[in-house]
Amino acid sequence: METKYSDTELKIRDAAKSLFLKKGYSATTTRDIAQESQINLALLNYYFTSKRRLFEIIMFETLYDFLNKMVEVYNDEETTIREKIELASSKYIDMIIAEPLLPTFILNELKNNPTNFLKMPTAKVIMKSQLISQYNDGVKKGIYKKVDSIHFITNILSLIVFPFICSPIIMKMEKLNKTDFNKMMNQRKKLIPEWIIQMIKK
Amino acid sequence: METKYSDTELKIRDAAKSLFLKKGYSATTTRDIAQESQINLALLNYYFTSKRRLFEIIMFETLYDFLNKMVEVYNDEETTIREKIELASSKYIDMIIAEPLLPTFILNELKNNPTNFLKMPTAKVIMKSQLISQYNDGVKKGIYKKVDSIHFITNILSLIVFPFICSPIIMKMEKLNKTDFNKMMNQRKKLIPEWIIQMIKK
DNA sequence: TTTTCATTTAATCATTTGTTTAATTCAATT
DNA sequence: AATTGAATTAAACAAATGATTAAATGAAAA
Repeated sequence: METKYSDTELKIRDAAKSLFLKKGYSATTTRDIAQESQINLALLNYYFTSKRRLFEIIMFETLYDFLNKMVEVYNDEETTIREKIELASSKYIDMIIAEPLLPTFILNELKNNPTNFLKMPTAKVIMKSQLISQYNDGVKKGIYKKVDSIHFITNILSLIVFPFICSPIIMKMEKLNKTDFNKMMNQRKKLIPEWIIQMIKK
Repeated sequence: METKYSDTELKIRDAAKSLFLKKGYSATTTRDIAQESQINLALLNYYFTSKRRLFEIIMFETLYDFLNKMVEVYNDEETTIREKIELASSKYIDMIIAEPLLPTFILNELKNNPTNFLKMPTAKVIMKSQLISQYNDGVKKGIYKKVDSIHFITNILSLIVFPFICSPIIMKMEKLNKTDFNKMMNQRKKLIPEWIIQMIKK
């Protein structure tokens, strides 16, 4: 058991992350965080200097964890392209079901400050991943249609992530509750790889 | 020329919409709006009672316009399924290129207050549109795979809208500027219909 | 011209909010 | 037991923010 952070520091981190994810930076007040984490207001500044700094720490960690989980799938040397997409669909959907506010949060705060993303060591790795070179090989060999790989990777992410972002709309339109919606997303674990393969095949 | 709104009222509306789209509700102050629209701070409350009310008016109008533009494509009686998807891709992509902050704004504020969406008369119409029944017919006839139509409509929207939402990431990864990115999106106008048709074909 | 009413303005109010201060508690060290 | 330094607390501060007020302006109606 690591004791990297003190108990109170952890409590602040957790509360802050939860609130920032739910309401975003501006709508979250330091008093919100203090109350949620059951600590004295001054301790926030004692441990993290300022609200902005606290946010940036949370933001960095969240982004870092997220990107790491993303990339590890793409870089497996053993698996085929299909297996990678299957793994990605399955893992990402599980990941986002566990923390459904993550995508909107990341995309939002990245819109305000895209530089944060560049700082991430893993960010640039995606386009140089095993998955991309496997796809490009397929294109060269004439197995796949000649379409730029950025579309390929964008499509995978779109089909996986976007439904979560517009889940309120989907749920309203189809009169689904959260469980129903998650079922729908679990169906997509198998559907998305099929779709993607069909999309790139000649 | 309609004179529905006074000059100042219009100035406030425009500034407010621009700022709300860019920074969201909480990060936009009434003084921001006053400055941007070059009006006296008190006029905001004089015309719109409160910041919250101003926001809700803007939100409603924006959502209303957006959904209307969406639905009109889906309900054309004359066109084939393929033509509808071509039209949707082309029109939506043009629409979002013209106002790129729209999707994130709508999805964001809908997350906070999904009820707004239900109030829209057009919202429920989508799932009963011509496009959906054409798709369901195709499934019955055995031309298309048997997959629930919610996936079909979700996929179309995902492939069109999501790239805009994560445009900062795409641009960083591929070192694109805004013009390059828009070129990429214009390519997708032709690609998306192909992809979608391939996805549903047996 | 005078009156009337909507519009606009500068100033102010009452909260909220991020942050700091100074005092207190607590645990470990001497 | 006394000391030290970190952790915690209540209180307060200064700036920001949404909203209001009362006076001033201007244009149309009488």
